Amino acid sequence: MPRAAQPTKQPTGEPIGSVWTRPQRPRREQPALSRDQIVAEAIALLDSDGIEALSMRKLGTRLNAGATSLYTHVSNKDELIELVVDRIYGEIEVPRPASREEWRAAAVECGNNVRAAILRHPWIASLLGEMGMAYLGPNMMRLSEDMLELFETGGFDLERSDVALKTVWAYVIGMTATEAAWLTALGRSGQSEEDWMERVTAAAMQVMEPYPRVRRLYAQHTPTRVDEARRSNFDLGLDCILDGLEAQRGA
Amino acid sequence: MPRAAQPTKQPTGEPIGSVWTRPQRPRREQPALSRDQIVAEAIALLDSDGIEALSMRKLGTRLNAGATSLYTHVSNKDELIELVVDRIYGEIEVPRPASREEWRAAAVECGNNVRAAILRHPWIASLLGEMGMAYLGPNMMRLSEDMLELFETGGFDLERSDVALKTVWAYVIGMTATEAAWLTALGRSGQSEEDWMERVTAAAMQVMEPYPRVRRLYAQHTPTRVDEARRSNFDLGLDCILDGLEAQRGA
DNA sequence: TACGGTCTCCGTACAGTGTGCGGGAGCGGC
DNA sequence: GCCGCTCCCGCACACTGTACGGAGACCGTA
Repeated sequence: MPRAAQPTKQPTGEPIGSVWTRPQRPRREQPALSRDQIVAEAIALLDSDGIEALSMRKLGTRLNAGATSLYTHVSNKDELIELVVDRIYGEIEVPRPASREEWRAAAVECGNNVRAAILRHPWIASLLGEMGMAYLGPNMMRLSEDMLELFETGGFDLERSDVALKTVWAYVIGMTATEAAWLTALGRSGQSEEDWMERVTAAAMQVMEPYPRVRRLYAQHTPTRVDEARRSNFDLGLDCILDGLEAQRGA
Repeated sequence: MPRAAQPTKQPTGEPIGSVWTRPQRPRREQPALSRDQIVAEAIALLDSDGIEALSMRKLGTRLNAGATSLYTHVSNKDELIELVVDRIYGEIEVPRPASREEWRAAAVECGNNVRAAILRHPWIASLLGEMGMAYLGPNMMRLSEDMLELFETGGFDLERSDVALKTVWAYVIGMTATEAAWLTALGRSGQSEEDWMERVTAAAMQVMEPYPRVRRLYAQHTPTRVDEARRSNFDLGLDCILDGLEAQRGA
């Protein structure tokens, strides 16, 4: 997988995240391309062929357009990616707890929604590390606002809600990105999870030889229902974190 | 930032992570290049010029070698990256708690060590999403083992230690990768954190207009000592998680 | 009707990428 | 001397992001 580079970027003095502040150029009638369409097709391409398949040329072709036509609507590939990520964030629903007591259930549901969105688009794992939280994207904003509201209804003050948001978010992102990366690698090797387990056990055992705890843990893995195991693992950790948050919230 | 691609990878049927299972080719006398040297130089290049600057040609030049010479010691750029990441993991120390009561302090220290390693090499944030936990690298193995031991001395059984490890790891990775990405973006724009805050406030305020909680949070950010704020933020979340873990551990 | 201006679209070109291939140089053993 | 093995490398190929300049379509105005 080539990870191409170009002459190292110079400091521009331009503010970061300017995609969100610069207004979209106004248009007359219906041109053949639109920013929305481009973003949508990029996501389709990413979903079907993965991160390495996203190139301006391929994207252009899928839109019956030349590669450089895209630059009329999107100033950069980086900018395109920012838009793509924010659009995925737009898929995430944050439930509104009806009462103070429901905040925990709502938080769990929210976490699972984030996880589901990432696993629907596993390629996003490769992008999160370059973008952090895409600080200014409108959907990221909405997400933050809604999650803050969730915690506030749960009895946290704004400051603590902020901590809660960051903690839960970091956990969910960290956990699920790892999961997505694993699934992507698996997909590339063209094997099922069980296949891989079986195939690699001998080698893995050898590598783990000096590490008794890791070895024991690996050995007692039941090889069935690996996906449900991942899900329950996720929920376990999330529960832990919510316990901790509740304790810090106080009465 | 080009994110190049090439003909989509075909399923190989080869097991994943084969770098760690395939033995290094045996050598005679002292060749000019070695795998260790290549990895070390790659890290130096990454540290000084960032992820986009890492190309086989540039790396070869820095080693007074042709680009393709590297392929004698490293089968792939991807493999090189796996090696690089695992070497960074090798910088992380896991303290051994002397008594059951010390596990918490040890866990906090460990988390901060991971954070420090990532912030020393911020480019790693872009790679974590493609590698998850680099499952089989020797240093990742050692880390897992040592952290499991840490939690076991803290009174967790192996199963719970596993949950604890995964939870803490996901949090630390998620939190710090976000932080690193932010710092990298800042570095690229050539501004200090305070500069940026000042410069972008107007635009940011406009974007955040519909989101009162986010706005309030942003407004009460004291613009001084942002780095310490991040650190204490990190510790707060980590504390929360350890609270939760302790509660689930039981007596 | 004619004309300048603006917006879209695209062909071409450039510098840079990962890496397959074949060849050459130095070495150990027969 | 020769074979085979290891290491290094130049070349070539297919592919990348994107700067640039031009072509065509549409607009409001003269």
